[in-house]
Amino acid sequence: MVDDNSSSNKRRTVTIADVANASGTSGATVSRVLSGYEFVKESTRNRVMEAVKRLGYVANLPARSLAGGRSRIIGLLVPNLDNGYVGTIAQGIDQALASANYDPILYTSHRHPGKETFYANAIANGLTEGLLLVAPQVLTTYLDSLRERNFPYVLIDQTDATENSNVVESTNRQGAYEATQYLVKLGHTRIAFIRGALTVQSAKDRLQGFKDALEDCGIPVCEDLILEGNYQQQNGYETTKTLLQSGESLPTAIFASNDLSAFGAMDAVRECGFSIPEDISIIGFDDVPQSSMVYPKLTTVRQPLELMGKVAARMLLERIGCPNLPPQRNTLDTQLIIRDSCGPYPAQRDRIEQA
Amino acid sequence: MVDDNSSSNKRRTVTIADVANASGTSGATVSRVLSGYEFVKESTRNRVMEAVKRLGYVANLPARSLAGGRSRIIGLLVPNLDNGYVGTIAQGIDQALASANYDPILYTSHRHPGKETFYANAIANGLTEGLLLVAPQVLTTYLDSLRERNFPYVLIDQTDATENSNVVESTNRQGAYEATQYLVKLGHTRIAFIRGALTVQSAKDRLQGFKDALEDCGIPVCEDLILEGNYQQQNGYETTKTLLQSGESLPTAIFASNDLSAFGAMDAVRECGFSIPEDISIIGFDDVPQSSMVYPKLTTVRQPLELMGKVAARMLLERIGCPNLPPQRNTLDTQLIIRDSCGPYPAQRDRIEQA
DNA sequence: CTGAAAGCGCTAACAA
DNA sequence: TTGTTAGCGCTTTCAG
Repeated sequence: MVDDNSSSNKRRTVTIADVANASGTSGATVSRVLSGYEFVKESTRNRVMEAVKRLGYVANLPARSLAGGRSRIIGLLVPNLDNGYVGTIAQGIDQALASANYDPILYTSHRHPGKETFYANAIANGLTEGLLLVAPQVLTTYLDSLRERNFPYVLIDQTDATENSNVVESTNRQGAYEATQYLVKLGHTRIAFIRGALTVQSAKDRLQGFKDALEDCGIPVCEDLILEGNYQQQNGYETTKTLLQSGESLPTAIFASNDLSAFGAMDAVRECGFSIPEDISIIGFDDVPQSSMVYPKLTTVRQPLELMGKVAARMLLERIGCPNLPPQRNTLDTQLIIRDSCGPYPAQRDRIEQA
Repeated sequence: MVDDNSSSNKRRTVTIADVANASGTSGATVSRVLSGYEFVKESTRNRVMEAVKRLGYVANLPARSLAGGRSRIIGLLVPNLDNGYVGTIAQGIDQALASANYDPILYTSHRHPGKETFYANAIANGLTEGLLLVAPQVLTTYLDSLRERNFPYVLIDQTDATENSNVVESTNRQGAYEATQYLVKLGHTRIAFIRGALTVQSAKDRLQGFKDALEDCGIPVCEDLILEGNYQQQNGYETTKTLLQSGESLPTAIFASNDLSAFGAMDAVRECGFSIPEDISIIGFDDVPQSSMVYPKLTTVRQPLELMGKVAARMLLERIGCPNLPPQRNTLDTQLIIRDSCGPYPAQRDRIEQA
């Protein structure tokens, strides 16, 4: 019975009461010190801090939450994790959260087909203080519940039609406009456009930018060249393949409304025996990390993904601090990044061959 | 005073007591039903379930945790988020967790330089039921605390020297061995090796595999061709550049011990005016998603990243269920993925030119 | 099979 | 400035 180091598994974790004892104060005071309450005698504060350190006290999160304190956890709803898009945004979020000492809990939307689960996890369960929604696809119902409860949330790269949400986005229409203009300046007039699902605001805006630019350049919009898409690589591949094999008069450039589908398009173009950009130019949207790694390096419209994450997180934290701030929309600038996937039309080599 | 829909912000969330009332039972019984306790009368169970559904009851997580229930949250410690490596593993983890109805809370290790913070977040705070450590760099101290408390955790793609941890890894030595052998078969004898930090077990194992293969092929190991690295792209770039510019007799192939540094090496090789694989072959390790997207597509040793995540999560869940299972090591197979970044030496075109 | 009651560890009035 | 006292919502003995 002298030593018991073999069997005692669960050495009780040190609680606020232990600290109170060790420092000759009460739990309430310890709590005050810990939460930075102002009116605590200097000497008391010191004694408490010393005990905290000596005992290695760490607050119990569930207890704190339950009692009405901050959990310092925010929910992060993402569609998936295996592409650079989400990762880059998440990186920005994490940075902003880190400096405020918050941690994100991850909810992947692919597993929340019914609203209940997500709704449950995110709000009713009382764990998170706020929600960051990365490019959420299913909106209305969730958002209504959130707003109804005055639960802080911000949308990233997606807009709520009601204009009542906090959102961080980028100049989608403008970005698409410039990209299209760039293509036109290169001499292209037959430009295919792979759009995203029209339930997604950014997809609509990009399409609009494309059409506007064409119109402003005096090029008629050809509906046959506007391809149904869903922002997925596979879709970009298939839709492009179909187009190129259709035998109709081919486009000389393809504007994929996100990089992922642009990658798919690149594969298809090459499989059909064309080269990029000599035969067909390709331009994307997002500038995910892979864009500068594919061959040829993808010319694309850059969204400041990491920054968007950072801004969104800050915005959320701000709302958590002041629950009554009015909804705010933060639109960051896109930027055309010219790399190697677009060339002039007619292509240089044609001119040379013709000469 | 008739309607109050304008000012009542925090409509109380429905609790277990509400369900108890609505179903004419007690909180205890509701709790039993919810936790799947066997000995509850069928009719009672039905009444409770009905009330739960009707009221939209959702358990309060903090309360449940505090009272000693499961939080269904596991901590996921990752080095960062902005590369495919972590994303792919996380995707696997998320899948396995999802089917067990768990959610991951994300801890990024870059912000936990001191052990305290992480230790605090992960264990003492009472939120998580277990921990998944993706390629953790700092080990000993943490792991000791974890083990001491019998806190469930599993290491992914990193090994604990004490052999007392649960780990999921892959056949690093063997993979590197095969890759090297492949290079040798292609005719290469001057092979540079960019290694990872030797504090990382996988880095040591890969280096060992490289050396073993060379030896077995009767090729002397040239220490000058073993380059210090750290698994980062930037490092792969710099170290390769230095090597190529050193003017010494150049390698005909480079084995980067992870894909990220291989990408860096590719950049450097091209910047120095060589082409891949004609002048210099490059092989990587991991097979992150980008590997098949770069140009030329990277030949590499595939680690089943997603599977590793899945297996690790399952392993953890198992330990959470049975806290006394002995430490287990799960070593998954690597596989050589031959793509376009390696060629024969001397290169074909040389032979043709010579002919 | 079910209810009553006692906390889990913390925060937030309310006194002192 | 500090201590006392209630809970937060749930799980879990302990009695029926």
